[in-house]
Amino acid sequence: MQMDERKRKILRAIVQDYIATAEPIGSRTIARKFDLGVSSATIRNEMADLEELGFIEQPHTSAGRIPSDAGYRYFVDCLMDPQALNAEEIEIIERESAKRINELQEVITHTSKLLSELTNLTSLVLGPHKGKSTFGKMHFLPYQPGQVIMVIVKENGVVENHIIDVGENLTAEELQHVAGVFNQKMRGYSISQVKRSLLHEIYSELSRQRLLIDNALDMLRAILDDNEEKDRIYLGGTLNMLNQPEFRDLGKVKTLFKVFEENEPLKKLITPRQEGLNVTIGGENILKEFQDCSVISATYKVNGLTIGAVGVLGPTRMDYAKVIAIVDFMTRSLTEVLTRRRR
Amino acid sequence: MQMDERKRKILRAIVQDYIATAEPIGSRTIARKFDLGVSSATIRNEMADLEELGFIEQPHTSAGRIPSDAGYRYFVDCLMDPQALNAEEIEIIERESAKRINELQEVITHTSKLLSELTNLTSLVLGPHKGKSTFGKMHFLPYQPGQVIMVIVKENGVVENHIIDVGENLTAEELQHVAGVFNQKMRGYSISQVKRSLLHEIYSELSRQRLLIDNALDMLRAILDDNEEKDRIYLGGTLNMLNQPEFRDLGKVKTLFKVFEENEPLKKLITPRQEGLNVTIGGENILKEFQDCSVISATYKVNGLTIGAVGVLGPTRMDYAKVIAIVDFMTRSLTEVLTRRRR
DNA sequence: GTTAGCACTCTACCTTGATGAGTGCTAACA
DNA sequence: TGTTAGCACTCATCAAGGTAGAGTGCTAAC
Repeated sequence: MQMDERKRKILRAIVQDYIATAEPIGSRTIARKFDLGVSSATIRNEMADLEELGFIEQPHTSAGRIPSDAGYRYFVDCLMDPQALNAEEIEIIERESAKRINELQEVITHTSKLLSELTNLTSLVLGPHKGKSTFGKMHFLPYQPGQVIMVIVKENGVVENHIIDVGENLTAEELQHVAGVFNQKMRGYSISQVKRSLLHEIYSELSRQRLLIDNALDMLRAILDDNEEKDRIYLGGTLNMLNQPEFRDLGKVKTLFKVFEENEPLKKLITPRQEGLNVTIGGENILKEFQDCSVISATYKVNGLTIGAVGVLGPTRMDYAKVIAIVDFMTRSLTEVLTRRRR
Repeated sequence: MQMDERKRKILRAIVQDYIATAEPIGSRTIARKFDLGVSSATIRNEMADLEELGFIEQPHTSAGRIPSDAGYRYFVDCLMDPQALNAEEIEIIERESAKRINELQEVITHTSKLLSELTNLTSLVLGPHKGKSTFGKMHFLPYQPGQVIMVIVKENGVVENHIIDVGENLTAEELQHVAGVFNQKMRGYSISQVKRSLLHEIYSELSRQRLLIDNALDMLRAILDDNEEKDRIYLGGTLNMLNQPEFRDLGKVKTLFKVFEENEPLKKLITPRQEGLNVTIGGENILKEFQDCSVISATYKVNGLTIGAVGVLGPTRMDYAKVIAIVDFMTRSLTEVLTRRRR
């Protein structure tokens, strides 16, 4: 059996109606609502075919049909009219991205908020890789007696500051000397690459400032450790899920929100399988908690380099055309904002 | 009508049973479960009195009784046996607080997590006041060509770093000079206190580095601005609320979680009306969203100075004795950890 | 190939009745 | 005078039964 134009029209009608109403739709209703020029009986026959093809299914014998995962997939790939954002939406996004926000984190939380507001769904933003955290440069600044501010510039440009204890009162010269040795020996190394031999060198050159070095190394271990990655994911509009009829059941809400509290699964969810825009529908998701959900995600770039991803999570029954348009526009906007910022 | 010993015993029984089961309890069940030495009929009469006194109420005619807000209040004030933590709980808290965590924020998120885990309720932690954000000291460090790292030490000891643009390539001496002037003129001032006259002084002394100064002042405005206050509140264990039978209704969950997304109401909720431990029961809460909830909160100190508060939010039907003990212990532990840290 | 008609199916919803927990009241008891 | 047993009454909950409505598949006619 093959798909023909009429079958396509009917499938499109079913998907669109179900997206709008969340109710199964029957042949009679289709005939009434959509002007297909054929009677409900004909539609009924076609629907039987569509069911055999696996594109629609019946929740129970005498309910209407709803799209299956495969039906949504066919809809997204072949039936959907690409949609443009309306003027209002474009204006909102442009107004937001016109704000010159300096902190990367703020750009990301803004993006996340905007995405969830525009789609009425949950947004996910994967912040930029911190890159391989390798040592760039270190400075010491005076703080309290017995403590100094250690400023670390990583090779990727990220700057952090931390306060560490130093035993005796060191002079500015001694501090500068210590920093100098670190800067000379460690540049370009990640903490795991710091070999014992290197440590030996540092210790032997700076035997007097043992406490300072120990504390500094401890701190470096914490800073350069790769599990900084942990807070790279940002969530927005989780409450929107509660408005979706598919989450009227408290049990589902609980499992959903439990996953929201963890980072790893969400990261998996949003990390796209390929550059550009990805649509993952229902059971295509690996996580069983999200088998009733779809994810639209896309990568964003800085200076032509893919560094992160944004996405929208919603029930399988979501307005794909619209959400895809929004996610697409947002990634472009984000790419632009970030590129401008890092000029 | 007066409370007598028997009425007190019965009220205590009702409150304790309701806390444990979340079901209304009737006279017969009380007579069976609690050995009060009188028959159910007598208890029935006493319960009629307790209802008249406003301490208990009936959800509907033939259900048992449940405590009213006033009943809980009387229980907390007069009937409750003060409870100590069990060994396991103490050990968990002590183990956690033994970890020497340097970042203040981490101490707070840890506290929040611990509180919600021990109580199975939602925890609220109000981070320390940043204090009046006044300028302490400034340093410049080299970064990229045309950019420098500006390190700001506020008078309260908080250190921040930001990258700012500087026009031409300035020498280290020039940078140091600029920082020197700032440090000399601005120490102890909040940004709103920086008068035009002071700005004039700075500009006239540093006329050559106009771009640097403009950018630095912009950044200072952002850093020292008081609305930093906004992210002072930390929430933990919000999901625990979903396990409470009183939140089996999705509508309630929605309004609750909506409030969780805002900061101001939560701050109001947790800010104690007086030093030390506070118990706010049901309708005593100002926020209508929390009229079915109680809050146990307490202030914590650093070096004898009250700087923040921790609290637990749960349904009115919560185990007051236990939660109070936990909150009390946690604030002491937190006070100790923070004092040790800032020694 | 399309359509009208019909028997059939199944859910959602309402009604009904039984059950059980709980109450208030009264009268008897110590 | 306080306590208790007994009884009639109330009300929520739950299961059983019945109905309406939406939808289907099949058949026969167009």
